[in-house]
Order: sequence, then C-alpha cells, then structure tokens
Amino acid sequence: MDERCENCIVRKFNALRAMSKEELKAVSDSKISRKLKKGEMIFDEGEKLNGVYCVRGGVSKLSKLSSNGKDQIVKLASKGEVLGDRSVIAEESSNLSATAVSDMEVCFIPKEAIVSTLHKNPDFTYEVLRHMAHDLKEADDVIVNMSQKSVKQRIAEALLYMKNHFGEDTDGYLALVLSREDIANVVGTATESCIRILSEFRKEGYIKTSGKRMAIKEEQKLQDLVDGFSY
Amino acid sequence: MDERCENCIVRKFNALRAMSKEELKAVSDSKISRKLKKGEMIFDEGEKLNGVYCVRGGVSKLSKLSSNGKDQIVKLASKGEVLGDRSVIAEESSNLSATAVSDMEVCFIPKEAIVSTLHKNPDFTYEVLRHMAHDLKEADDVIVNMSQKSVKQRIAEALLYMKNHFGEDTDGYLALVLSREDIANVVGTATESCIRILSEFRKEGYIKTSGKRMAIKEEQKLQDLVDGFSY
DNA sequence: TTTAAAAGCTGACCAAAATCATAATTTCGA
DNA sequence: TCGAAATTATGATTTTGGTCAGCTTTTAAA
Repeated sequence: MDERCENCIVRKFNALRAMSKEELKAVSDSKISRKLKKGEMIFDEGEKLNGVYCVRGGVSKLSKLSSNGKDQIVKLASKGEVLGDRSVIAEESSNLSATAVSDMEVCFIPKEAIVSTLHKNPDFTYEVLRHMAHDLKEADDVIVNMSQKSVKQRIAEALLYMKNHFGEDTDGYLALVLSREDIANVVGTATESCIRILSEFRKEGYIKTSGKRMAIKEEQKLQDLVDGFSY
Repeated sequence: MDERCENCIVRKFNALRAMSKEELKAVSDSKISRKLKKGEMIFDEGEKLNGVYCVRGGVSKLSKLSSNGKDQIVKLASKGEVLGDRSVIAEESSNLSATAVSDMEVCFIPKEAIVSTLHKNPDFTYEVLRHMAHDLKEADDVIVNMSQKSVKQRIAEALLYMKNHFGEDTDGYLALVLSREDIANVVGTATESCIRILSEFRKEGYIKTSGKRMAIKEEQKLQDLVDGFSY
C-alpha cells in the first residue's frame, strides 16, 4: 500500500518539507511508488526525465560513462535524497545515470508538480537552492580529493564514507555492500588496484572481509592515511 | 565613476537579469565597485562572506587548498559570473578562495539585497537555481575528467578551454595568461609535469610560446588527444 | 546440485607521473 | 639598468598505479 507523502518521514530530509499542505497533497496524488531490485537502472545518461525520484529506501549510484569505457560514480544517494532534480530544473537531459546498488524503493514525482511549486512557493525554491549549494560544495571536495590524493587515500576515505553514511549491520559489517568494481569506480581507479589495496588493508588489519562484505576494524588508521599521516 | 547596475551589460549573463527594476535599483544603491590587481585575493577559504561579487572584468581563480599543500583550482570565473553565491545561500563560510589571475573589476553586493530578493522574487530564485544546476553538471564533468583522463589529456583540454572561454588576442595568443603552476593546479598535476607536457606540445608544433604567453597552433591535434584518438 | 559465469585475487610487467636536483631564463623592484 | 627572486626548463630516478594474464572463489541460474 502506498503511503501518503504527508506522512512520509523521508520528506524531512529534503526540500519537500518546505511545501505547503496543498502542494504536498498534489504531489502525493500524482506520485508513483516503485520498487527496484539491486542492479536495476532508474534512468540513463542522456535520458529526458519527466520527473524526479525521491529515494525512500536503499542506495543508488549516480554515474557517468567516460570515453575510456569506465563508469565513474559521482555520488551515492540514499533515503531522502532526490534524484533527477537538476535535469528537471535545467530542462536538459540527464548527464548521469542512476542505478540501484541495493534493493530500493523510490517515488516518482512528475515534473509538473515540482516545477509549478518552484514558480509559486519561494520557500520551496530556496530550500532546493540550499540543497544544491550544499551538493556543489561536496562536488568541490570530490574534485580536490580526486586530483590531490593517492588511490590508497581515496579508498580509505571511501570506506569511512560508507561507514558514516550508510552505517554498519549488527555484526559490525558495512551495511552498504558494494562490489570491488563499484568501489574502484567511486575512487576512480582500476578494479585490480582497488582489490590489491583492500587486500593490503586486510593484511594490515585495518579491515576484515567476508565475501564481499567488509568491516572496518581500525578506523583511526584509515583516517590517518586519509589525513596523510604515517606511511 | 560607478555604473548603475540597470545599465550594466554584465548582468545579462547572470541571474540578476531576473530582478525587477526596483530590486535592481536597491542592489545598485548598495553595491560597491572595486578594482583588483592580478594576484590580489577577493576572499579566502573559510571566510564568512557578507555578500557576493559580480565580475565585471578580468578573471578569477576559485581554488581550495589540499592537505598536501597544493592549491587545486576548481573553476575560473570571468565577466558576468557571480562569486560567493553558494556561501551566502547556504549561510556557511566559503569552501573556496577567490584570487584575481588578471587585473579585475568586481562589484560587491551585500547579501541582504540578494537574500531578500530570493525570498520575494521566485523568478530570481529560479534563475539562480538554474545557474547552480548548470554548475553542478560542470562539476560532474570535471570529476570524470580528473579521474579518467591522463595529465596530457587534461592539459590539452585546459588549453582548449582557455581558448574557448577567454579567447585570443590580436596576435593569436591566448588572452588569459596563466603561470605554468596555475595550469598545473587546474589540471591537478605537478608543476614540472605540466611544464614538460607543454614543452612536448611545443616540440610537436601544437602550440607556440612566448614567455608565459601561449598560442594554439593545431587545435584539432589537441582535440584528438582529448578524445583519445591517436598516440 | 551441477555448472557456467561473474567476481575476487595475485603476480609480472610497463607506463605515467611525482620527486629531486640543477640550470637557464624571465620578471620585477630598487 | 642591474641584480635578486621567481618562473621555466630539463635530466635522472623513484613511485604509483594501470594492464595483462592466469588462477581461485563465489554466485546464481539451469
């Protein structure tokens, strides 16, 4: 049974919280809830989007195919995040593709509901703006990390990011399970290099692995690596 | 003599064109025009900004210091671009510093004038939003380039970017003159590597140099490099 | 349950780029 | 205009990370 947006807690985390009761009602009436299996694509690079996707559960990767055939992951989005907003706002086709990296539940919101609110409710627009300003700041950090940090540092950072943003399960393993290839695509390196460095971390005792599940054992050591201490 | 914003052509290129006559008048009354010499800093990383800077002339680099002491240039901004908008909108201190890489003329606009318009004029807010969505898209491209392209490709791309965005002078030299170090900081590499590759381009006849001035002789060859053809 | 495919792992080798060192040239202020 | 400082240039060396190849383990589908 679909939940009403008015009662959806996920909304608290995104710009939809700035909508009026009536606007939210309209969104709720027009939204389409959808479940996705891990690996399924939500939308593809170059596609024209007729609306945005609000993530209710699970995690999605936003990636862009580079000319050498690699799929650079630009961002991982989870509960509360809105996908496709930029394309809808800029009225351009998407520059990224979105794929589920775990089972997901998303709500599709037709662009009309979003755009009309953008034109009528300055609070909502301002809220969207604030979120975008934040994303842009994060993108700056990614650029600096990519160009100034070593692959080892970037992998250590990715592990810490996964722990801090997606948490751990009851056994202490990272809740978000990514393939080695996906991790490589987050940090922008070759899959083999990623595997090699993760093996090294395991041998050093910084992490432990069980299949593709991973647990951080020595968070501080990883953090020191990221900060450039020790070698 | 300061010009009135109402008559400033630069405004056509940015979100200020969506302001009403009255709003623009208020901005014009509160703005402060300022001239900067090459090398002068407009604002520093971590600084709280009390307003935004509208670039009337010249070029500024927006950069971020990385932990290894290098200054990664995230963006080059010229005529019509607005600096500091993100920090003002997000009400956070700046994550980037802005420095003049040529003599500049900027207008400082106190944040009150911007923020009050953001709250009252949805068209303006929407316009700012569109610009930010565009910037975010560009940032994605930078991330992909940084992680997937070789230093040589990135330098070739930077040269083409400089030609396309800042043009050439009457002798066919790039109008924007950057030090080798600045170019290295744009593409995220060591200064020596940058110099070496530029020397190589010179020997191959793709560019010519005269002091720190540079001219592109074989644009197509550089483009082929960027696209991954030939080697 | 079997088995084919996918994912993970490791070694060897190579290429790209960083680092270190030093010299040449340019720029700019006194 | 002279000289110091900054910038550009180039060589030698090392390090990092990518590529290729072959092998093992895990996963998932028949």
